[in-house]
Amino acid sequence: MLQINERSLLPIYEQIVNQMKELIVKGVLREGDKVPSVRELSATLLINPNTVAKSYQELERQGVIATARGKGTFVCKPAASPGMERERGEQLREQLRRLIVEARHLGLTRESFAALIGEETERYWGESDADRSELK
Amino acid sequence: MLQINERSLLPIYEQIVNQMKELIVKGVLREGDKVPSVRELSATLLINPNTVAKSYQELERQGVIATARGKGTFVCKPAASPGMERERGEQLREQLRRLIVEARHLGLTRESFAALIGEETERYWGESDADRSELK
DNA sequence: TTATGTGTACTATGTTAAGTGATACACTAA
DNA sequence: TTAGTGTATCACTTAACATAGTACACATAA
Repeated sequence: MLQINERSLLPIYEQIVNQMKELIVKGVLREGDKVPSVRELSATLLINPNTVAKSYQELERQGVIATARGKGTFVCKPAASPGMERERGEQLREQLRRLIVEARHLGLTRESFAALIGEETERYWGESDADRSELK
Repeated sequence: MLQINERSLLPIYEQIVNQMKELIVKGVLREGDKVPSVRELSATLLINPNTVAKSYQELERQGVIATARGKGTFVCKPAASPGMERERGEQLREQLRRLIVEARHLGLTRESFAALIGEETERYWGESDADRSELK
């Protein structure tokens, strides 16, 4: 379900956060689904339970999942807190600007950049309901 | 010309790299222009010369600037090395994917996302020749 | 009740990267 | 020579990251 790249520059807990959000966007994980427990996921990925816990806490902070003591952790309905949305909206804009700067330095034309956007947008917005075979 | 945010999560040297590339894309810095010396910029920004040197070395690695001992550092013509382009092209795609995942988690529709792209693209591709008043 | 599986909290430790500070070297141009 | 470049190399501090071990609080089922 998840895969950790030891050689990545990204911290493990961030890799988990990113991949979990990607699975949700792809429809592999849906609202109300239970995600693996801290101990289970740590055993699967061969990492420390504390690292998994840190990932879940970050995901909960972002309003992506909700935890219930003794029960488990579950995917939330997409309802970001109002204050959070503004903050992350600005981050999104900033990320986009850096993306454009990179694209220009790579020599992309405005047209080829638009084509790239179109490709990837289609992948993530086109087929909202992916097959859930990855659930194991 | 440049501005460092001490509280940013980004390392100082990366902030310099990003902002320098942004100035070039905006046309404030152009091919052949001399950029501030390591010691001068470190004095202006109140940071260590080593940190500035690290930024310049990274920018040179990316083919953005060229350094000449005893002379100074200058903006290159946009000619990325062939191997570099493929590597960074993949990074660009990966950044774009994460951007889209973020956008969906923020609740953006496909239309509002496209609008955001359009806005920012216009800012960086629209007016290629910005006024150079920032040069001081 | 007991047993098990949840998330959480805490302390401690080792590794790595980032940044600083100081010094020295090599090159260029006036 | 003198001054201004980029570069190199130390040592040091700080913070982030991941790990390890232990313990606590809660929910559920036997």
